[in-house]
Amino acid sequence: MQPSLASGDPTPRARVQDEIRRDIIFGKLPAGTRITESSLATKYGISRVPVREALRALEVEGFVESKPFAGSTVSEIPVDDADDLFAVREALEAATARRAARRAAAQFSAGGPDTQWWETRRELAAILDEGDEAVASGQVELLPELNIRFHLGVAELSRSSSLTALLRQIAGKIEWLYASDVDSRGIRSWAEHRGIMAAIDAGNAEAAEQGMAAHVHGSRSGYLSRFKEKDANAM
Amino acid sequence: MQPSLASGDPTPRARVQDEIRRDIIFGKLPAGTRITESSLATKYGISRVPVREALRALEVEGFVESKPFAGSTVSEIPVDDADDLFAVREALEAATARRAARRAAAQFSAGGPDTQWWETRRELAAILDEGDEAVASGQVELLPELNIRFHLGVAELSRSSSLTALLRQIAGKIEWLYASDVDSRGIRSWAEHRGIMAAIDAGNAEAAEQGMAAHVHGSRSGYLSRFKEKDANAM
DNA sequence: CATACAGCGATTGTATTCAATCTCACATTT
DNA sequence: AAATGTGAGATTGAATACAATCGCTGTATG
Repeated sequence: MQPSLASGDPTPRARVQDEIRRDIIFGKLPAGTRITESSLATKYGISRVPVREALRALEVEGFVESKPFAGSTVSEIPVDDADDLFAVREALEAATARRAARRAAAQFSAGGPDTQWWETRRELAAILDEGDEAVASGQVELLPELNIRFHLGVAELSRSSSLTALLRQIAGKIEWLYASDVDSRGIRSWAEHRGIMAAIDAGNAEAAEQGMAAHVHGSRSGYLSRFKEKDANAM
Repeated sequence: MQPSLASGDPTPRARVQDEIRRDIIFGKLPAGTRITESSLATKYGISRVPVREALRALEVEGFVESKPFAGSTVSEIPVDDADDLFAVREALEAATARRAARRAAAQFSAGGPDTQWWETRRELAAILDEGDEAVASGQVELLPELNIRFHLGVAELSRSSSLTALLRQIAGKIEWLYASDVDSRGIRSWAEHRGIMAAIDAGNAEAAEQGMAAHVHGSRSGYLSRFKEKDANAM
């Protein structure tokens, strides 16, 4: 699996894949835009082959749609699916938080040092500090990126590659939803992260699960209330 | 998006991708197996380029893991994630069933004929008939494939490509779990499909959602009870 | 005037070729 | 003897070249 939190991409293919995804999420490539492989190849200074590989991956991720011999286009922003995506994310992240807490508890009871776990845990601490600093200095525009990294970090602590992969996809969609309309998430939402992290560190699976579920649920409510005038059918 | 139910794959890349996935799910490629691009290329009589594209897609799908310049290996069967995967699937499919029912209701109230919807609906009817026939003739080995097609068909009725894509991935994992240990699913489980379909057709969103949730929940319980002796830690 | 269709430019899909990197065995050193 | 450095072979990553298909325009035809 590619390094999820710190993306030190060694190959052009991975780098281009991330670049295209970002361009889609942040609106540089609007929905419906036709994507030609040649243009991307020349734009990033590489050949078509790695571009094609990136497109195949992004197709599975749901950001582009391709038809054989007809080319690729940017997918529609899943705004109609927002409510359901949040619901799935709630179930998903409740599971990752619970598992992360379980694993933290196991960390003190027995077994080796598990350097990988501590590495991720340390990274999460840095993310929390960075986010607090961003809040203190008023740079709320940094929060969305940090928010994703925090949640993916918790998923990584859960040591479930399946759940982490699923969250990565849903998180991408959620980010897409936010970025298309609003530039930053709430500050209060960020503050809840500390509590979740504390529950995980304490090995309290129930508290971690419920804390994460409430956190995501609140995020969902915030999102829906913000856009309720646009989507009257949502709920 | 690729044709999900009837997979008429025009390009070798898509065909090989499906073939590799099947080989992984049904154990021909055990977990941890090292995959070299050349071997797959010669095996399927194509060059390495489409094989690489297939591998990039399967990597996102979670069936293989790759490290730059080091090659790809078959991922571990997500047996530890089974419980959580079922939980996520329950939330996911409850949403697709509810949306499918909503869309069915809208079908009669207003709007054009929506041939695409009816096409999928007709395909679902055929799947149900096929499954019943398989049950009647004792060919339970056909049920897993039909089961996936039914659930993906409902997702397609929901007209949410995001949810459908997510379900496709989770369904792949679930199938992987089943195929690795047990050859067929229960007959009773199949019989529940008719009720869900009826709720969708009636446009009864609540009944569809709850029926699907109960169906998936029962499937989860059945799976866990069957393997509870192997995984004592799974709840 | 609407319509079918043939040709052509553009684009995608694949094959081939070359460059970059990793793995692993083996020799060397402490 | 254990650890470390080194080089050959194998494998992946990417670039280029070629084949197959699509979409569109322009024309001929009823």
